[in-house]
Amino acid sequence: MNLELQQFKSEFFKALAHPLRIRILELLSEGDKTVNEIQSIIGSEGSAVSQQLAILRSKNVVFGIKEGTSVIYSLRDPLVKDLLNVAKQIFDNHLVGTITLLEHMRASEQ
Amino acid sequence: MNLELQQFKSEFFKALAHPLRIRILELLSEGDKTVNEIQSIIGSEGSAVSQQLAILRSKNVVFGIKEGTSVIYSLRDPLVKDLLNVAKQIFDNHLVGTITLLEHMRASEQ
DNA sequence: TTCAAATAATCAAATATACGAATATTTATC
DNA sequence: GATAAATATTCGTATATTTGATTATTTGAA
Repeated sequence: MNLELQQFKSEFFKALAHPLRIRILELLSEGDKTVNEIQSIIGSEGSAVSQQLAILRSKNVVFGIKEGTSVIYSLRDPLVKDLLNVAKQIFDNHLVGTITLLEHMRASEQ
Repeated sequence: MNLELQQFKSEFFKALAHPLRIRILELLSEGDKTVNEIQSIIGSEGSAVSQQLAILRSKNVVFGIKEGTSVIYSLRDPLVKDLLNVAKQIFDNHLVGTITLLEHMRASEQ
């Protein structure tokens, strides 16, 4: 496997390795939004949202288009939504696995 | 969306945000392996591989089973392979997008 | 006991995060 | 044109976390 793909992947996953950035990407999965909208929905400082968007921009995960005083942000690739969904499935499987494990432990206690 | 899922996702993506750990996960996507096998294939120091496996273990991405003097590692969830594939698709789309952009720039030069 | 395989511990350097202040751009009003 | 408001970004700084290399320790087999 080539190094460029590996480098891309690690940078890409770094972009996703932060709660606020995940939240932003999930909002953008539902549709384009201004910084102001994102910050209102999330209830975060404007500069915090702007900074995280800057990181997402620099790793080519999102892009922004200026509209008057606002900037409208979009996912660069809709597959990001799919990726977040796979991660959710993994989480769900993880939960199921944990519950199953507890049940087995409980059963072997009796 | 609940905080536990968000926390899980960010921790999970942190686990993936490192080249060596990605490489390890890709090898494990192809089948279970000992630390020694992984280190031979990758050509890394044994302690480096072991350290990264410890991180993957701590975030419940992989698990190891002791077999004599060796430990055989497995993905905890095969969906990790799917996730890496989606990331590869995003990379490919990114490349296509970059090439298309260069072509447009080239075309508008003439 | 020795050896191989794996893991844990340690430490310094590098990188990321979090927060508030400062700055830049656009629009509307006078 | 000047000014204020709205929107967004960048900067500066302190703190936290991760990375990478090295060494020490543990475990199991012979």
